[in-house]
Amino acid sequence: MNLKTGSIDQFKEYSKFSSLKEFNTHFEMWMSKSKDELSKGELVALKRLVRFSAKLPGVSNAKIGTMLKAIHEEYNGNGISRSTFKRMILKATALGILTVHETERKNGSQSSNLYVFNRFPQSEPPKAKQMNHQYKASIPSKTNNKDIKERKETCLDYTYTSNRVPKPFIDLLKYFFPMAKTIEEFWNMTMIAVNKTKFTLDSSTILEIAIQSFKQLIGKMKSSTSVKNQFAYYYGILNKKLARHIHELFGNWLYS
DNA sequence: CGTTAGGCACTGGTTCCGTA
DNA sequence: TACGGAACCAGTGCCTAACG
Repeated sequence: MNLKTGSIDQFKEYSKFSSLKEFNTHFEMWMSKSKDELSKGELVALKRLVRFSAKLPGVSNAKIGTMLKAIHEEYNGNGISRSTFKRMILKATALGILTVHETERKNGSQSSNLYVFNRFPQSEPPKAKQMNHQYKASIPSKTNNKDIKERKETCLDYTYTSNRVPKPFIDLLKYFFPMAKTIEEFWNMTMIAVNKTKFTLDSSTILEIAIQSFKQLIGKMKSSTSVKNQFAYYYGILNKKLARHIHELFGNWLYS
Protein backbone atom coordinates (compact mmCIF):
# COMPACT_ATOMS: atom_id res chain seq x y z
CA MET A 1 0.00 0.00 0.00
CA ASN A 2 2.90 2.30 0.63
CA LEU A 3 3.67 2.02 -3.07
CA LYS A 4 0.88 4.27 -4.11
CA THR A 5 0.33 7.67 -2.72
CA GLY A 6 -3.10 7.99 -4.22
CA SER A 7 -5.58 6.64 -6.63
CA ILE A 8 -5.56 7.08 -10.36
CA ASP A 9 -8.15 9.79 -9.88
CA GLN A 10 -5.52 12.38 -9.14
CA PHE A 11 -4.18 11.99 -12.69
CA LYS A 12 -7.50 13.05 -14.11
CA GLU A 13 -6.07 16.07 -15.85
CA TYR A 14 -3.79 13.87 -17.92
CA SER A 15 -6.61 12.14 -19.73
CA LYS A 16 -7.03 13.40 -23.26
CA PHE A 17 -10.34 11.64 -23.81
CA SER A 18 -13.82 12.42 -22.64
CA SER A 19 -14.93 8.82 -22.55
CA LEU A 20 -13.68 5.30 -22.81
CA LYS A 21 -15.42 4.96 -26.11
CA GLU A 22 -13.57 7.94 -27.51
CA PHE A 23 -10.29 6.51 -26.26
CA ASN A 24 -11.03 3.18 -27.91
CA THR A 25 -11.85 4.90 -31.19
CA HIS A 26 -8.58 6.80 -31.16
CA PHE A 27 -6.65 3.70 -30.18
CA GLU A 28 -8.18 1.78 -33.06
CA MET A 29 -7.01 4.51 -35.42
CA TRP A 30 -3.54 4.29 -33.97
CA MET A 31 -3.61 0.53 -34.45
CA SER A 32 -4.78 0.67 -38.02
CA LYS A 33 -1.91 3.01 -38.76
CA SER A 34 0.89 1.63 -36.63
CA LYS A 35 0.27 -1.96 -35.65
CA ASP A 36 2.72 -3.23 -38.25
CA GLU A 37 5.47 -1.35 -36.46
CA LEU A 38 5.02 -3.49 -33.38
CA SER A 39 5.91 -7.12 -32.90
CA LYS A 40 3.43 -9.71 -31.69
CA GLY A 41 4.68 -9.58 -28.13
CA GLU A 42 4.73 -5.81 -28.14
CA LEU A 43 1.13 -5.73 -29.29
CA VAL A 44 0.19 -8.02 -26.42
CA ALA A 45 1.87 -5.58 -24.05
CA LEU A 46 0.26 -2.54 -25.59
CA LYS A 47 -3.21 -4.01 -25.58
CA ARG A 48 -2.80 -4.99 -21.96
CA LEU A 49 -1.71 -1.46 -21.15
CA VAL A 50 -4.85 -0.21 -22.87
CA ARG A 51 -6.92 -2.42 -20.59
CA PHE A 52 -5.16 -0.87 -17.63
CA SER A 53 -6.16 2.54 -18.94
CA ALA A 54 -9.90 2.22 -18.56
CA LYS A 55 -10.67 3.86 -15.26
CA LEU A 56 -9.37 7.11 -16.59
CA PRO A 57 -9.69 6.88 -20.36
CA GLY A 58 -6.20 6.67 -21.82
CA VAL A 59 -4.27 6.97 -18.58
CA SER A 60 -2.58 4.21 -16.64
CA ASN A 61 -0.37 4.29 -13.60
CA ALA A 62 -0.01 0.54 -13.33
CA LYS A 63 3.53 -0.62 -12.78
CA ILE A 64 5.23 -2.79 -15.37
CA GLY A 65 5.40 -5.72 -12.97
CA THR A 66 1.66 -5.71 -12.41
CA MET A 67 0.92 -5.65 -16.09
CA LEU A 68 3.41 -8.41 -16.81
CA LYS A 69 1.80 -10.51 -14.10
CA ALA A 70 -1.62 -9.93 -15.62
CA ILE A 71 -0.31 -10.90 -19.04
CA HIS A 72 1.28 -14.04 -17.64
CA GLU A 73 -2.00 -15.01 -15.98
CA GLU A 74 -3.95 -14.30 -19.12
CA TYR A 75 -1.66 -16.45 -21.23
CA ASN A 76 -1.27 -19.20 -18.63
CA GLY A 77 2.32 -18.45 -17.83
CA ASN A 78 3.39 -17.73 -21.39
CA GLY A 79 3.48 -14.01 -21.10
CA ILE A 80 6.12 -11.56 -22.20
CA SER A 81 9.25 -10.25 -20.57
CA ARG A 82 10.00 -6.89 -19.09
CA SER A 83 12.33 -6.26 -22.03
CA THR A 84 9.52 -6.71 -24.51
CA PHE A 85 7.27 -4.44 -22.52
CA LYS A 86 9.90 -1.73 -22.46
CA ARG A 87 10.59 -2.13 -26.15
CA MET A 88 6.87 -1.60 -26.70
CA ILE A 89 6.94 1.55 -24.59
CA LEU A 90 9.87 2.91 -26.58
CA LYS A 91 8.21 2.21 -29.90
CA ALA A 92 4.79 3.46 -28.87
CA THR A 93 6.36 6.64 -27.53
CA ALA A 94 8.31 7.16 -30.72
CA LEU A 95 5.18 6.60 -32.78
CA GLY A 96 3.40 9.22 -30.71
CA ILE A 97 0.82 6.79 -29.41
CA LEU A 98 1.57 7.53 -25.80
CA THR A 99 3.59 9.73 -23.50
CA VAL A 100 5.38 8.52 -20.40
CA HIS A 101 5.50 10.59 -17.23
CA GLU A 102 7.66 9.64 -14.31
CA THR A 103 6.12 9.76 -10.88
CA GLU A 104 7.42 9.50 -7.39
CA ARG A 105 5.95 8.14 -4.25
CA LYS A 106 4.93 10.37 -1.44
CA ASN A 107 8.31 9.85 0.13
CA GLY A 108 10.14 10.77 -3.04
CA SER A 109 11.38 7.42 -4.23
CA GLN A 110 10.75 6.39 -7.78
CA SER A 111 7.38 4.94 -8.52
CA SER A 112 5.56 3.48 -11.44
CA ASN A 113 5.33 5.51 -14.60
CA LEU A 114 2.23 7.26 -15.74
CA TYR A 115 1.31 6.17 -19.25
CA VAL A 116 -0.80 8.67 -21.11
CA PHE A 117 -2.27 7.78 -24.49
CA ASN A 118 -2.35 10.55 -27.04
CA ARG A 119 -5.19 11.42 -29.32
CA PHE A 120 -4.86 10.29 -32.90
CA PRO A 121 -4.14 13.50 -34.79
CA GLN A 122 -6.85 14.59 -37.12
CA SER A 123 -4.21 15.41 -39.69
CA GLU A 124 -1.31 13.13 -40.43
CA PRO A 125 -0.20 10.95 -37.57
CA PRO A 126 3.31 11.83 -36.50
CA LYS A 127 6.05 10.08 -38.38
CA ALA A 128 9.08 8.73 -36.64
CA LYS A 129 11.18 11.43 -38.26
CA GLN A 130 8.98 14.14 -36.87
CA MET A 131 9.43 12.79 -33.40
CA ASN A 132 13.11 13.68 -33.39
CA HIS A 133 13.83 10.20 -32.16
CA GLN A 134 12.38 11.15 -28.88
CA TYR A 135 12.47 7.72 -27.40
CA LYS A 136 12.82 8.90 -23.85
CA ALA A 137 10.00 10.14 -21.74
CA SER A 138 9.23 13.67 -22.69
CA ILE A 139 9.59 14.75 -19.11
CA PRO A 140 13.12 15.73 -18.29
CA SER A 141 12.29 16.79 -14.81
CA LYS A 142 10.87 14.43 -12.31
CA THR A 143 7.42 15.01 -11.09
CA ASN A 144 5.86 13.80 -7.94
CA ASN A 145 2.32 13.27 -6.92
CA LYS A 146 2.28 16.42 -4.87
CA ASP A 147 3.39 18.39 -7.92
CA ILE A 148 0.71 16.86 -10.03
CA LYS A 149 -1.88 17.73 -7.46
CA GLU A 150 -0.71 21.29 -7.32
CA ARG A 151 -0.77 21.57 -11.06
CA LYS A 152 -4.48 20.92 -11.14
CA GLU A 153 -5.03 24.58 -10.59
CA THR A 154 -2.33 25.76 -12.92
CA CYS A 155 -1.42 24.83 -16.47
CA LEU A 156 1.19 22.25 -17.27
CA ASP A 157 4.51 23.56 -18.45
CA TYR A 158 6.24 22.81 -21.73
CA THR A 159 7.66 19.52 -20.45
CA TYR A 160 4.14 18.15 -20.78
CA THR A 161 3.84 19.03 -24.44
CA SER A 162 2.54 16.16 -26.55
CA ASN A 163 5.06 14.06 -28.43
CA ARG A 164 3.44 14.94 -31.72
CA VAL A 165 5.08 18.36 -31.48
CA PRO A 166 8.65 18.25 -32.79
CA LYS A 167 11.22 18.90 -30.12
CA PRO A 168 12.97 21.83 -31.86
CA PHE A 169 9.62 23.56 -32.06
CA ILE A 170 9.05 23.06 -28.34
CA ASP A 171 12.57 24.17 -27.56
CA LEU A 172 12.01 27.46 -29.33
CA LEU A 173 8.51 28.20 -28.11
CA LYS A 174 9.09 27.35 -24.48
CA TYR A 175 11.04 30.57 -23.94
CA PHE A 176 8.06 32.63 -25.04
CA PHE A 177 5.13 30.40 -24.16
CA PRO A 178 6.08 28.00 -21.39
CA MET A 179 2.70 26.29 -21.22
CA ALA A 180 2.25 22.97 -23.00
CA LYS A 181 -1.25 23.81 -24.13
CA THR A 182 -0.11 26.98 -25.90
CA ILE A 183 2.75 25.21 -27.66
CA GLU A 184 0.42 22.46 -28.78
CA GLU A 185 -2.03 25.02 -30.06
CA PHE A 186 0.66 26.66 -32.17
CA TRP A 187 1.53 23.28 -33.60
CA ASN A 188 -2.12 22.55 -34.31
CA MET A 189 -2.32 25.77 -36.29
CA THR A 190 0.77 24.67 -38.19
CA MET A 191 -0.73 21.35 -39.20
CA ILE A 192 -4.06 22.92 -40.11
CA ALA A 193 -2.28 25.37 -42.40
CA VAL A 194 -0.15 22.62 -43.93
CA ASN A 195 -3.10 20.35 -44.58
CA LYS A 196 -5.04 23.19 -46.09
CA THR A 197 -2.41 23.47 -48.84
CA LYS A 198 -3.24 19.94 -50.03
CA PHE A 199 0.44 19.45 -50.72
CA THR A 200 2.62 16.86 -49.09
CA LEU A 201 5.55 18.55 -47.45
CA ASP A 202 8.28 16.72 -45.64
CA SER A 203 8.48 17.12 -41.90
CA SER A 204 11.74 19.07 -41.89
CA THR A 205 10.29 21.64 -44.30
CA ILE A 206 7.18 22.01 -42.18
CA LEU A 207 9.31 22.46 -39.10
CA GLU A 208 11.52 25.03 -40.79
CA ILE A 209 8.59 27.09 -42.03
CA ALA A 210 6.87 26.83 -38.65
CA ILE A 211 9.96 28.10 -36.87
CA GLN A 212 10.45 30.95 -39.34
CA SER A 213 6.84 31.96 -38.96
CA PHE A 214 7.00 31.87 -35.22
CA LYS A 215 10.15 33.99 -35.18
CA GLN A 216 8.42 36.50 -37.38
CA LEU A 217 5.48 36.55 -34.99
CA ILE A 218 7.78 37.22 -32.05
CA GLY A 219 9.46 40.00 -33.96
CA LYS A 220 6.11 41.57 -34.66
CA MET A 221 4.95 41.20 -31.09
CA LYS A 222 8.07 42.90 -29.79
CA SER A 223 7.97 45.79 -32.23
CA SER A 224 4.29 46.61 -32.15
CA THR A 225 1.10 46.08 -30.26
CA SER A 226 -0.89 45.17 -33.32
CA VAL A 227 -0.90 41.47 -32.59
CA LYS A 228 -4.25 40.86 -30.97
CA ASN A 229 -4.47 37.14 -31.39
CA GLN A 230 -1.09 35.44 -31.50
CA PHE A 231 -2.47 32.22 -32.98
CA ALA A 232 -4.36 33.98 -35.71
CA TYR A 233 -1.38 36.15 -36.52
CA TYR A 234 0.91 33.13 -36.62
CA TYR A 235 -1.57 31.34 -38.83
CA GLY A 236 -1.58 34.26 -41.22
CA ILE A 237 2.21 34.35 -41.47
CA LEU A 238 2.31 30.61 -41.89
CA ASN A 239 -0.16 30.59 -44.76
CA LYS A 240 1.85 33.20 -46.60
CA LYS A 241 5.10 31.36 -46.12
CA LEU A 242 3.59 28.07 -47.17
CA ALA A 243 2.08 29.62 -50.27
CA ARG A 244 5.45 31.14 -51.18
CA HIS A 245 7.23 27.85 -50.61
CA ILE A 246 4.80 25.92 -52.78
CA HIS A 247 4.98 28.63 -55.37
CA GLU A 248 8.75 28.22 -55.50
CA LEU A 249 8.43 24.48 -55.74
CA PHE A 250 5.79 24.19 -58.42
CA GLY A 251 5.86 27.44 -60.27
CA ASN A 252 3.42 30.08 -61.38
CA TRP A 253 1.04 27.87 -63.29
CA LEU A 254 -0.55 26.67 -60.13
CA TYR A 255 -1.88 30.06 -59.32
CA SER A 256 -2.76 31.27 -62.76
C1' DC B 1 20.02 12.41 22.60
C1' DG B 2 20.49 13.60 17.55
C1' DT B 3 23.17 12.68 13.49
C1' DT B 4 25.46 10.05 10.08
C1' DA B 5 26.80 6.19 7.18
C1' DG B 6 25.94 1.82 5.19
C1' DG B 7 23.10 -1.65 3.41
C1' DC B 8 18.70 -2.82 1.58
C1' DA B 9 14.56 -2.42 -1.21
C1' DC B 10 12.02 -0.51 -4.76
C1' DT B 11 11.37 1.59 -9.13
C1' DG B 12 12.73 2.46 -14.11
C1' DG B 13 16.62 2.82 -17.88
C1' DT B 14 20.21 0.80 -20.79
C1' DT B 15 23.00 -2.57 -22.88
C1' DC B 16 24.27 -6.89 -24.26
C1' DC B 17 24.03 -11.69 -25.51
C1' DG B 18 22.09 -16.24 -26.33
C1' DT B 19 18.26 -18.64 -28.36
C1' DA B 20 14.31 -20.12 -31.06
C1' DT C 1 14.17 -11.12 -36.25
C1' DA C 2 11.72 -11.25 -31.92
C1' DC C 3 12.31 -12.33 -27.58
C1' DG C 4 13.94 -13.35 -22.74
C1' DG C 5 16.90 -12.44 -19.33
C1' DA C 6 20.89 -11.04 -16.99
C1' DA C 7 23.84 -7.44 -15.55
C1' DC C 8 24.61 -3.15 -14.86
C1' DC C 9 23.16 1.91 -13.76
C1' DA C 10 20.58 5.71 -11.24
C1' DG C 11 17.77 7.78 -7.68
C1' DT C 12 15.24 7.71 -3.66
C1' DG C 13 13.55 6.40 1.26
C1' DC C 14 13.79 3.22 5.08
C1' DC C 15 16.05 0.88 8.72
C1' DT C 16 19.65 0.26 11.87
C1' DA C 17 23.93 0.52 14.06
C1' DA C 18 27.62 3.35 15.21
C1' DC C 19 29.26 7.70 16.44
C1' DG C 20 29.85 12.23 18.85
